[in-house]
Amino acid sequence: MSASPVRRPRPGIRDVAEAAGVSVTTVSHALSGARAVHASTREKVLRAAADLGYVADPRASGLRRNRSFLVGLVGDRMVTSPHASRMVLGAQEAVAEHGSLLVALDAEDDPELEERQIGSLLAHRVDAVVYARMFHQFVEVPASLAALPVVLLDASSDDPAVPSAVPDEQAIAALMVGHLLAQGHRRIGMLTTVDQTPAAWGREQGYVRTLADAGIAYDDALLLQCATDTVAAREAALPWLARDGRPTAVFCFNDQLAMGVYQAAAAHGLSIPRDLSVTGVDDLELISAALVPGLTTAALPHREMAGWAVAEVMRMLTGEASAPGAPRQIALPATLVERGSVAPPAGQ
Amino acid sequence: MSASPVRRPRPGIRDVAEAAGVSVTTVSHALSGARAVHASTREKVLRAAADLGYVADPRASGLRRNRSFLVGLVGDRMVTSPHASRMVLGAQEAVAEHGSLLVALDAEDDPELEERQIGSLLAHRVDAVVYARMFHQFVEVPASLAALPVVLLDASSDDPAVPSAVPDEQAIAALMVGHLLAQGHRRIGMLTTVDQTPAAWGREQGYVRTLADAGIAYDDALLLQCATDTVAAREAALPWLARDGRPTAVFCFNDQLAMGVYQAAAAHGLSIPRDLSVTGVDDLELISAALVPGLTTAALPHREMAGWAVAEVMRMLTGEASAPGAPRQIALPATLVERGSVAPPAGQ
DNA sequence: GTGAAAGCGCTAACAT
DNA sequence: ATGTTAGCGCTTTCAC
Repeated sequence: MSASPVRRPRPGIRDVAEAAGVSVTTVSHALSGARAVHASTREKVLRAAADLGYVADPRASGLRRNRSFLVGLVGDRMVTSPHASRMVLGAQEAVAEHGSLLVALDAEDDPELEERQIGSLLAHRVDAVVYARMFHQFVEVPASLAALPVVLLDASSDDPAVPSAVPDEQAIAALMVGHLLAQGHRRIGMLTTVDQTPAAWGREQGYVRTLADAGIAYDDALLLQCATDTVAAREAALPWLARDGRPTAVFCFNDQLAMGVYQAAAAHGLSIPRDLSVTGVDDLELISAALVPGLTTAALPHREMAGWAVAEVMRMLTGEASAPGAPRQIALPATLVERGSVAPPAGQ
Repeated sequence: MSASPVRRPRPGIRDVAEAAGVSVTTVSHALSGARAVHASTREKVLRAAADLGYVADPRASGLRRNRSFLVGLVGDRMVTSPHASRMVLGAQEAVAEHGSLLVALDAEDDPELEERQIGSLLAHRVDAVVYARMFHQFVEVPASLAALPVVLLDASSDDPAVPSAVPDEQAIAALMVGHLLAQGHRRIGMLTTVDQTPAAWGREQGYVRTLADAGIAYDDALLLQCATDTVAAREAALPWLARDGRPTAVFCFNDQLAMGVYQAAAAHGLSIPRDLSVTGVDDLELISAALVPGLTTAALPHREMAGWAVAEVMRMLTGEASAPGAPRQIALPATLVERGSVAPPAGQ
């Protein structure tokens, strides 16, 4: 009664050829479109292939065409960082569209491990590599990757020949600070990181410029730096929020720092958003949706950045020219995610 | 002056053979150990291979041996979930030890996407698959994976023939409740999830049993359920912590729920750990290290589970027998991570 | 202990 | 428009 338990080997191109009554060459071309095939023949081939559930063996095809249909994604904390997830998803999706497979490796912040992983990717003859960082920063492409198409993700290189996809840091600041301005805030503080990265520079610059554009003079006392974790943010914000001319709203570098500001505000009996408006960046739901009230923040275009990076690296691989004048470096905009941490200032 | 810019093609086995003055057959055997090779010959071959930086092309070798040197890791939220990261790392590491490459795919909780991804893995002829869930739960192995060695990770099957690696849920409860008991607590509550999964059952059962073993009668009012997010935990804990016979310590199902308990405690002016001790499970540093005080929690053996799963699936692949009597299903213990959220009860 | 040659499943000349 | 065949880079008979 039951189906035969025999494990049938996967059908090969010969099985399809036989079933369709043509040569393997014709099957190959009918499926790849590499040369013209009579419509009726193609029809037969496609049907036979579908019936048999034929899928070309990438090892054989790759051996011949010198491809692996594998795209590597290497990064410092590609998997462990919450920021990473959407990048991996975006890359995964884009790679799948090309019929390839994404191999995402997490180097855990260990340069030696990273070098070994690049070695694995090379050993497996990956077609291309997307080289990512968890926070927008400057990097050099490892020499070991010199032979492959490489695109940077959430990272910039001083070599303009290396394509890269990053968030538009200035626009992030403009988005969040603009949102606070629109609510009527004038004393808007920024809690930023001490890290010297394009992410920090860009957001700080955007903060200053957006205020200036609104006719608000820069006030040194409203820009505060701390290490990039919640504990440091809380400690930095504690005295800051106790001062007389304290800000009525704080634009935080990221959600983790915003959480520290929540804690400091609570310690002072300040109610968010009544007494203090707070914004984050990143939209880590584990934090932004869990805080009370929910944190208004910016969702970074991680998914889109990764999609673009993969598309670009595939263009390099296939030698296909990008649209004339298309930039090789792209800065994508973030999206405002409103929850409940922003309201007009108390005085209004 | 500078090195030639010519892109030298990767050396093949013939290059090694030529350099070593032997046949390709001998090179192959010297490198694989598949048959005896004179020591001095092997020496020559190894040196030549190393000099040339030769690494066998997995496509060619795999084509011949019907392997791909690819191991798939599929899961509902393999990348997006913070729980996942350590599993991916453990799997990555273990797979690398076998000279293979881990292909981790995130199905984003979408069964259709998952099926497509399994299709990709099959198309690329992965050697084996680790099928994972983010929370320990029951699953059926997808029929599409029937032809491959499959091991479950953080999931159980009713089919005892399918090997699986899970956390020891009862032991987690024993660890955390035992820790609270050791501090002198007697009225220990549990805030658990409404989800019906082995993770929930096991921890609840472990909670009840550990209390019973300590001679404490089960009190229905001390076991509270809510949805698995911080907001729900806060709302559930709010009235619970206002009651007269409120617990002096709460064992939470995970860190997210613990965060909700922190919020509810703060709303009631209860100080942690002075008025209330709290423990979590998962050790999501984004939360556990960020809360004030730091959250005492359990680190799940994700990394070890993944390592075991990969080792097991490779054993299946190579047909190597596991140690006689070695279990095909394994439950690994968690580790206590002490921060600052536990202290003796106030009355002490 | 070593080598020659067939063949893994495809693709792409080179036929016709 | 279609077919024959060489060969991608390995592993593994088979022969010595």
